Amino acid sequence: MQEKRGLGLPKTKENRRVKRKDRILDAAEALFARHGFDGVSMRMVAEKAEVDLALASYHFGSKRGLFDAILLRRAEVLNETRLAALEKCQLEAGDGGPTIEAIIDAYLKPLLAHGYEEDEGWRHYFELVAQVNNSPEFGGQLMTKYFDPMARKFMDAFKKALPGADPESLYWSYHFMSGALTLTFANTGRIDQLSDGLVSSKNMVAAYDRMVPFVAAGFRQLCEKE
Amino acid sequence: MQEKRGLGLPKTKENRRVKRKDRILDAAEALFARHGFDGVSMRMVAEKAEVDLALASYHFGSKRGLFDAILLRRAEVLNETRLAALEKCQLEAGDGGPTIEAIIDAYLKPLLAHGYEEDEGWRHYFELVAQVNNSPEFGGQLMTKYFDPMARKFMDAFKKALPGADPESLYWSYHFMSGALTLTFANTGRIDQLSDGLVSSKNMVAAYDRMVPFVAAGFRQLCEKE
DNA sequence: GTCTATACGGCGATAGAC
DNA sequence: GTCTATCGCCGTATAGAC
Repeated sequence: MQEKRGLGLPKTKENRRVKRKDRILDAAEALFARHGFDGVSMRMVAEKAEVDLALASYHFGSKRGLFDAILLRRAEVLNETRLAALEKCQLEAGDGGPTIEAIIDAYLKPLLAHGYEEDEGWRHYFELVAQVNNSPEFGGQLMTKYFDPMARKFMDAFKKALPGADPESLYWSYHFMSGALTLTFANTGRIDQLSDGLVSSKNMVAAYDRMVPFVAAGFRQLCEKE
Repeated sequence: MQEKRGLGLPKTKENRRVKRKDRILDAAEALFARHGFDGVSMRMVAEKAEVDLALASYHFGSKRGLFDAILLRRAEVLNETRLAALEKCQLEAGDGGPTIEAIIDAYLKPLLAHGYEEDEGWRHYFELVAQVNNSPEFGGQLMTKYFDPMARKFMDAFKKALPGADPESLYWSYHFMSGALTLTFANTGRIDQLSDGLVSSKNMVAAYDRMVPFVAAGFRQLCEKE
């Protein structure tokens, strides 16, 4: 049974537990993650959030405003968590500085925090970021806006850990890592099909365990002075 | 000046040089590459191709039919070129089989063939594939349909080159390579901004030169029995 | 904050003339 | 193969009542 809402109607536990504005964000996040910006209409969002059509425009100004709010909401959390992990491994490493593996770990592990396995919100968010990252229309602008200040701190750490490395190789290495990471979290199910079900794209822990050594070896090969 | 077309109108050199059906494919490829499937309308396609609105539906049945035709057109060429490169390096290698580097090279180098630098059609195509690859809606289905038979032959080659490797690690390694590759060819301009202009995302030769050793080192680290 | 109603244009697809 | 014309639906956004 679909619950009724409206002026003067009883505020159910469900309606009070998650506020309408957040319900809109969650519903839109799930829809944008699957269909992309242009594949989603405000009507779809309103229906999924069980909220009136006009409400999303009221809260976020426009469809694009809603999209940006979704990207920003979790970017702030993710950036803080990553930078905290970076600082922690830098403190623990002391004078020599952290290893490549430790830096990559600080970059990747936060994606599995925040209850990735349990919280579909974060899973939707990473699917969305995968699409934004690979979009010629949005990728350059939005990834820069939401993630570059964090990414630059990681680039500094990589530079210190790989003294004398060709800077261009460092940036390409970071880019390859970003591509591998976002496709892995894009959750397209393609690896399941290619492997005839041997590998599950849902098993992010298995992917993470392999991504750290894979990427670290790439960085070393390309950037390490022997 | 916009040239007139129509029944009985003079067939200009331009109109004969590229047939209308191909003009539709080229125009739609460019638009889908930038805006994605849902970000493009049949009206935009018709205008860019300078053909009538009804013509795209006539030739391809529907918008989705046009989209699939675009993916198929160059997938056939790319798959053939990649498989020819794979067979060539296998023949040259003899009994021991090719190295990881040679296999990866056979996978990556064909993207730079077909006149990548000169032919914007191929550049658009790779931008489109990057988005499809990372789409939860289309990625699993379409990448499997258009690229898996080719990909499975490469997986076989990797298995032979890395005897005793954990199969799951092999598939994840392939997946990381695919993510790094498609983001690199997505042409979002993000690496330009992150590097303050030091690195150009247009310089695909520089990217290719680094992607082969980066990915090969990852494969070895993860899959090589010492 | 929320809802009703609606403006106004763009959408994919097709029927039928030529 | 190509073009004209059109159908019916859906898109975003907003004005104004409550």
